[in-house]
Amino acid sequence: MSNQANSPVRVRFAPSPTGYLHIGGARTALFNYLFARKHQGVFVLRIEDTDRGRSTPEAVKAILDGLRFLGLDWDEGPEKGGEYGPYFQSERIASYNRYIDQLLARGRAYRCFCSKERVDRLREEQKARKERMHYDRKCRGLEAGEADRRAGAGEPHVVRFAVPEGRTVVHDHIRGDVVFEHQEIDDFIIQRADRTCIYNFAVVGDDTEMKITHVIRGEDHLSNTPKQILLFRALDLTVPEYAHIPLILGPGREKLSKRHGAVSVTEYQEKGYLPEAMVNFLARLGWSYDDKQEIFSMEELIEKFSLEGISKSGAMYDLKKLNHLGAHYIRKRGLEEIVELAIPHLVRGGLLHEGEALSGRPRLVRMVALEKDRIEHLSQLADKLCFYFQELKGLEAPAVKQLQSRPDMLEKLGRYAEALAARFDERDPKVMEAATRQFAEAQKMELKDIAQAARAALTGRTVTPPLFDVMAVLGKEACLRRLKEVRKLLG
RNA sequence: GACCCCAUCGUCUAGUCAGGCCUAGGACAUCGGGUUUUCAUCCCGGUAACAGGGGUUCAAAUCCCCUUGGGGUCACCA
Repeated sequence: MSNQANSPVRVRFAPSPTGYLHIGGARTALFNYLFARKHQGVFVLRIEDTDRGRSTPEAVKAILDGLRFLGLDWDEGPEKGGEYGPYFQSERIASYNRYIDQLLARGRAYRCFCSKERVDRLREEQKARKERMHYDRKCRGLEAGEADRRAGAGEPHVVRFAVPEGRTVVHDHIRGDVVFEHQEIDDFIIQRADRTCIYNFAVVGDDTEMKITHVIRGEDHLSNTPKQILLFRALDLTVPEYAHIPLILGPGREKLSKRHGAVSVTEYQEKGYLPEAMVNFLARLGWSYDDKQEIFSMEELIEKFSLEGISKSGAMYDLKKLNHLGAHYIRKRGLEEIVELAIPHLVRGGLLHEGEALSGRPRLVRMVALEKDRIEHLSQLADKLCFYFQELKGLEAPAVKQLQSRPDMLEKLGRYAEALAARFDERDPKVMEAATRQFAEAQKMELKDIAQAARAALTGRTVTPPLFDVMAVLGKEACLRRLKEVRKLLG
């Protein structure tokens, strides 16, 4: 394989901007980033936008935003520049025609004048005969002089690579040696009729000029690799090292697609998953360190990452696990930070208006404090906190059931409200707790019975943070009113 | 269809390269219990896997072969 042990590590993430940054791409980017940081190398971002039809500026933005959100800052690339730019493939492919000429001159590539129609027909026939679909190399035998003359005369043609006899071995850091017989490889097109070059060729040019030492990419590129190696060799260029990482699968082990729910980083970002949760989740999807550690900070990942730790088989992504990590990292963050991050979600949820957050801040902090350890992502807050902001419009079914658990429950709540009226302190939940315990004892009720009923009346739910904490934040006035008027909601 | 890759609990995986320490470990999920005003946290415990078949060997989850299953690639897309 190549001998680049002495060159500084340079890796790249090379997405094509045809949509959002999806989970799989994000993980590929992460692995590249980790590898670069681990080896004090350089992480290059290159946008492969040569498919003019499908590439969009919006997609470029989505990719950059997604990477930024995850904290995968690139050293060279869009908005950053660098020594080996430009970093948009569309701006560099023109310069690759000299490589094409070199190949032509060496007889390693040839002009093919076959029409698309003829090639299509060929393919149809081969398909009908159940043969391997190959270009028949008709133009390979053309004399170079004649080919040049016809090309010079303006006859439309493409350039094909003349695949030699033999075999190519891909030395893959994850898969070991993978052998491809050249008979299986078509004389593939490297330059289109419009003189622009094809992906497999552009990659070779780009990776060479950007001095990429390690290509870490999805396994879907494995069968492209021998073609690229062939090109590197024909051009006397250094072949980079390879690591093809397994794909991420959807439930059912099919290829992950939009049908499987949120697959773009943006969607998770909007739901309010913390970036460190996403990073930890992505990292452990197809990579492991040992049989002990599941929680990794970015710093630890950089320290502990290795290509050897990447597994060979495809990984199904599991939302449950993401949720677990999401909850973990929210608990781990500071309260003030979470409040800050939560505000946009509360605004979007209609609980706050821009600007309102400031005046109500102390109370908001108390609310978030109660929910912080109970959520997996920030947008859950909008639902969890709504009963503080809005009058109850109804009760959840279990809450109704709770209130009807005994015939005199509403009456009890009325009395409870009176008992509470005398002893309520919005700064100290213990006061309400003491009052409630006393009330329960006097009424010969279990604490939990009156507490659960009160919870239902106050919040419309049976599941909330500790009741007396909720009361303190909800406030005396609202608490008493809701306890007395819950009858109206039962209709 | 051809070529290539892959195969341990439901899921992510450790163990496989250097065969015995594996009556296969952890995490998520799930089930049960403890703490508790509900939930969450926390603690304790349970269910659950080496795809199948042949070899090699004193010994195989680990090595070899076959089968099966899954995935990827076969464009003037990237």
